[in-house]
Amino acid sequence: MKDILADLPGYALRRASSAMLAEFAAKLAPLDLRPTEASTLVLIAENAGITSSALCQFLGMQRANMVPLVARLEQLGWVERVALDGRSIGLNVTNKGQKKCTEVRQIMERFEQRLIARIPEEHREHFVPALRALWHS
Amino acid sequence: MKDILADLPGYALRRASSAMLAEFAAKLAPLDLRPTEASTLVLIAENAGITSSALCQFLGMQRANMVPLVARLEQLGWVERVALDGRSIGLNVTNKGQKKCTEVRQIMERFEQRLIARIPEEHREHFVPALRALWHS
DNA sequence: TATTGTTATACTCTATAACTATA
DNA sequence: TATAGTTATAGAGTATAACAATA
Repeated sequence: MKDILADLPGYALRRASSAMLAEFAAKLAPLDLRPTEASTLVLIAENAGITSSALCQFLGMQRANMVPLVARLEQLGWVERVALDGRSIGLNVTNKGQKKCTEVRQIMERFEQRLIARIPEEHREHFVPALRALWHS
Repeated sequence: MKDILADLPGYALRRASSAMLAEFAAKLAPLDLRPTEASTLVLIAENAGITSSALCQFLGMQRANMVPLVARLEQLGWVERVALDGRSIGLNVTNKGQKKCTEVRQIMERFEQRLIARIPEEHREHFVPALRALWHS
C-alpha cells in the first residue's frame, strides 16, 4: 500500500486532530457534554458576564452556532443569562454549573497531560508554537 | 479576556487543524471536490485496483461512508469499479480522472508547502513526528 | 463464520442568509 | 448604520446498526 499521504503535514495534522478530538469526546461523554460545549462552559466560568458574541469571536465560530449551544447549557441549569442592556446578554455559570465545570476541568487537564506525554520528549516544546503559527495567520 | 484554552496543546491542535482544513477545502473548491474526496482519488490513483474496504482502513473511516464518496467519483467519470470476485470491487482512476488527479496533486503540494513555510524554521522538523506520535497510538 | 459492500439513520461541528431589536 | 441575538437551513465528516451476498 503506497502511503503518499502519511508524510504530508496537513494530512498528519488532520488525522492527529480527529484522533485526539474523538478521544476527548469519549472522556467527556459521561458528563453529557460535547467538546464545544465543554470549551464554552469553561470559558464562561473564567469570564463571568461575557457575551455570546465575544465568546464566538474568541472560539472562532459564528454567532448563530452559539445559540443552541448556550440554550442547552442554560436548560441544564449550568449557565444563566443576564441582560446587560436591551441587546447584549451576559453569560454566567451557576453554582450547579460550577460543579460541572470543575469536573470538566479535571477531564481536560488529564486529557492534555496524556496528550503531551505521548509526544516524544524532544518534540514537545515545539508542538504548540508550530500549531499556533498555523492557527494565527 | 482570559485565554485559558490557548495554551492547551489539544485545543491548539484542533484550531490549527480546522483552520488548515478550511483553507485546503477552499483551494479544492474550484475542482468541485471535498478534501475527503480528493484524498480518496489520489489514493486510488496510487493504488490501482484497491478495494473500498482497504481504502477505509487506510483512511481510518467506516466502510459505510465510502459508498456515497466513491459513487460520486464514479458518476463524475473519474473512477471506475471492476469486480475482483463476487464480493470485492477494485477501484481504478479513469483517464479523465487522471487529469483531475494531477490538478489535485498540484493543489495539495502547493498547500502543503505553504503550510510548512508558515511554521517557524526551528519547529519544522518536529512537527510531523509529534503529530504521528498522537495519531499512531 | 468472517468479510464486502450496502442502506438507513443520526450526530457533531460549522457555515450562510436573512430577520428583529437595539446601540 | 452597525451590532447582538436569533431562526432556518444546509453541508461536510463521521458513526452505528443491520442486512444480503460471498469467501
